[in-house]
Amino acid sequence: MTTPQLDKTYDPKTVESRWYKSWTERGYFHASTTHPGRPYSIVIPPPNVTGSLHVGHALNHSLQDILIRWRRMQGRNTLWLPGTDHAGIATQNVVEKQLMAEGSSRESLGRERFIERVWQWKATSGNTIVNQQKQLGESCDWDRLRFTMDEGLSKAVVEVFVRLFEDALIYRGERLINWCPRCLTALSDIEVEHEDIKGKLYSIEYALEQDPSTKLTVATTRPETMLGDTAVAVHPEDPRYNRFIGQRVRLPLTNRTIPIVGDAILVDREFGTGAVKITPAHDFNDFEAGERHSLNRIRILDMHANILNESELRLATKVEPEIAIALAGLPVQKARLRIEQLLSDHGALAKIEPHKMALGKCYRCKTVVEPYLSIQWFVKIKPLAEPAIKAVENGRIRIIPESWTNNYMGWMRDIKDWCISRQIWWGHQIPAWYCEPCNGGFLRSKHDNRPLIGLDANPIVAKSRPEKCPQCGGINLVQDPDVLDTWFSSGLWPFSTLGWPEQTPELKTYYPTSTLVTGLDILFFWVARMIMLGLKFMGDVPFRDVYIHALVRDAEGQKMSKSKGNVIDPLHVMDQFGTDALRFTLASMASPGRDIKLAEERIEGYRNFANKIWNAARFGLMYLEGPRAAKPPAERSFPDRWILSRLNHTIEIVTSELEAYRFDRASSVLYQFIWHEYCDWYLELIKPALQDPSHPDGPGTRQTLVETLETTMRLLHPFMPFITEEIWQTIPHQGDSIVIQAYPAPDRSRQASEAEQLFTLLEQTISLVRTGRVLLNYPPGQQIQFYVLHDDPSRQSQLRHLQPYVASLSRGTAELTEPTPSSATKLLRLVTEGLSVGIVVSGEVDLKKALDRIVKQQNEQEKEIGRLNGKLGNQEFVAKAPPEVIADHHSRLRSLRNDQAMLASSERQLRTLLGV
RNA sequence: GGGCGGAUAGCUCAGUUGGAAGAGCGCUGCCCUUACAAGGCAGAGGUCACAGGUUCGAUCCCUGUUCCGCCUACCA
Repeated sequence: MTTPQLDKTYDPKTVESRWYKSWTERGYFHASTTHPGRPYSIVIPPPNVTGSLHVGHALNHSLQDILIRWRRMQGRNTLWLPGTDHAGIATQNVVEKQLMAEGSSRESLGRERFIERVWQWKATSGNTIVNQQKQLGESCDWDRLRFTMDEGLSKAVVEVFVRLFEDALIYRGERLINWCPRCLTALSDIEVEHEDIKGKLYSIEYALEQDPSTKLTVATTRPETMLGDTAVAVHPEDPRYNRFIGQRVRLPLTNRTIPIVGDAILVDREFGTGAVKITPAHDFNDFEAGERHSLNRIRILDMHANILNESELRLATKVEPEIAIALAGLPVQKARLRIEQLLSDHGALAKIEPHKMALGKCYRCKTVVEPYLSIQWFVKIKPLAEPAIKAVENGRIRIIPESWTNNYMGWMRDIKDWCISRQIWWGHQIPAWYCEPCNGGFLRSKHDNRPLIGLDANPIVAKSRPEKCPQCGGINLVQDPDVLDTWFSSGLWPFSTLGWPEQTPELKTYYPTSTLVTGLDILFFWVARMIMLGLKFMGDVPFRDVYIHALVRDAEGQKMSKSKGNVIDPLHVMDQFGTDALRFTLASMASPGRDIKLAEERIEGYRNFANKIWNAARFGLMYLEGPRAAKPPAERSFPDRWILSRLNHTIEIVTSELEAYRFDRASSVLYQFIWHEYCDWYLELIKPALQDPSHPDGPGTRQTLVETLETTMRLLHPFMPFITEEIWQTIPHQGDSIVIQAYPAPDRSRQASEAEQLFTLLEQTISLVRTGRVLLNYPPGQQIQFYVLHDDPSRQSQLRHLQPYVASLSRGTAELTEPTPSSATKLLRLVTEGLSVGIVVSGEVDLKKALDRIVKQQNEQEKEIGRLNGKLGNQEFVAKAPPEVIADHHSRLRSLRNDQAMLASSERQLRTLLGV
């Protein structure tokens, strides 16, 4: 038999690509509906097709791969369905930027050619992330790769839209929506990010029409919108103002008067002046107040968030001509300053105070969003939300960690209608058509030539373009130019990817999926919508468990971002430390409810772990020659019984932690077992048995060595797929690949509590001998002589049995007979358990000398500490020295004190030993 | 404004029916011992944020305070 050779250090690069190729070629990741196992399925949160793998993906995907590989090994019928998201606005922005660099633009290309261009882009660059996922070792069923704009998925989108429309759950309406003036599209409420800023609160005086000497002072953070005011509101029970209700005020800078209305909902008497201007076209509250009081909506901003041009502005607001000239076309920010000046010039500005406020920004381009009055499509959400709340309440869906359940509930109970139309080109175009003649023809947008379809137009919603108008039979049908929110299609992901609306075997087998693994940031965007739409269209929840993991931040806890330059690139890390190291790091840090602060040193640490495993395998292979005897565990040697018992324990814990989604604890148990039990103790304990060809334990131990290593590789495989496969293939094994082997299951016959107890005694003893060795400064390589005693006679006989192990692990010789303490023999006593270890001090070790050295060292440190204390106590020095010098002194002082404490403890022990 | 989470070793974090404070990294000392120096052994280091309360006993349970995150919200 020839022993296979492994290199001294583990080189991930050569190993990883080789095995991944082999796995996919042999189709291990492909799911079959005819597989006999109980289904276990996960759909991947589809990354943006524009994306490349960042560390957040790496975490998300590593955890899913651990679950999938684990369940696959358990014999389940596993499917991990991969795919990408067309990411409407994000993708459109990417391609638009490209066009801009070429001196072209979306508008000059036109809609059709632009969309072609995006598809072209997708064909060339859209696979980047998929290839990176493979590098991470993800065991996805790549044969089932889906894209949200695939034919099948688009069919599902249309089906859902039409059915929701038929159920009157989709409607078209003119509403105030969040508008991004850069992307030129509507956004849903959750696509707006809020940021606290320091703004100003302006108090403006509006004069009463009938009595101009009486002023009503209103407070606002947005004075520029005052031109669009159509009323002023006061609280109906406010004695300061309620007598004015029904009267009118003159709107400064204009030739308009507006009514004073009473509104208890809008007005908080305590805030500001107690009077509020109402601008229904530019503020969400005011919009609703406008509805209540049947007020006009005067729009003063265009789609770019600039003030209207002069003639439009004059027409809409009746503003003074010179004011119109001064303001026309200005961006809001500039308009605000301008208005401030104008109001002040006209004596209408009472005061300006600083004021904290939240500013809404577009989640894609960070542009400040504007409330904007426009016609959009909405999903009536309450009827969908109710079953989705129940599903979590009654436990059909479990959110892990549970603490997020409240968040989910709160949001779902308070949910608002979902604006689903977007004024962009890349996405699923809304399946609604309008007969142009029946609607009297449409104007076209000057900006991008889209038809401007009024609210009174009658949409024909259908799965495909209608042949002709059902009303007039005409064929001049215009499709609604808007596309659907990206999250509309991803909301169908768990069933659209399985073939819905067709009743496919996949749908039957894998829906509902088992677990959804996702970050918190898309709980509302995505998870909530999947639950609502899954319940509506499949009649069942889309998944049983939702595991929510944390955000990955940098070592300082900052959000990683390209502009900050603190991004850890997983590809770079994989290249440097190996994929397994990265995966294990992420798993080990996935504690629930806490963000992950990732530093490269951590990954380096687990790279070392991989190397440790590698060398343990090398060690095993070195000593494999010779017979192996597969005796029952109970008949094996003490170290064998012990390690098998520990292995069994580890299997139990890893399995139960995985069931609880505690990836961190599962990793830590594996780490602990492999490094500190298997390597540090077991391999050391069995060296004598392996190195002596005639040792009676040889055959049994060789068997245990292989058995334990092989089982451990299977246990670890979901976490570190590459190194485990490489090692597993090299050691004796049965089967083609570790990927499809059974996951280790606990086995009671391996439990050996007597061996574990014995081990504890052994560990204590060896630890004592080693401590004594260091304390006495025994010369390296020199054998140490010792004897061990125990007050308890039964323990004493156990110790007799352990003597050879103690001797071997502490490079010493053991006295088996009762020692006769001579002047050269000293005793260290362990207080607990009555255990004592005696060390025979040989001539070359001079205890007095050791003590002298310690005392000398201590004195020098004492002086150094004194010096530093003096310096730091010196006010002049502290005042003059740069902070880093002071900090350095402090840290030096701290470390000196640590050393001091350590030396003192050594000194104490030595003095006891010497009896001085 | 409301809600949630966190505060434990120098750093990052574990720590569930309350019962003698743990890991990794870093640090100190010794050691290139035949698997591994990406290693081994030994060690130092803690008022478990603060103040009360319950208890024989609190890092853990309760109340309050401070600081830090996150989510959410229309206070103009």
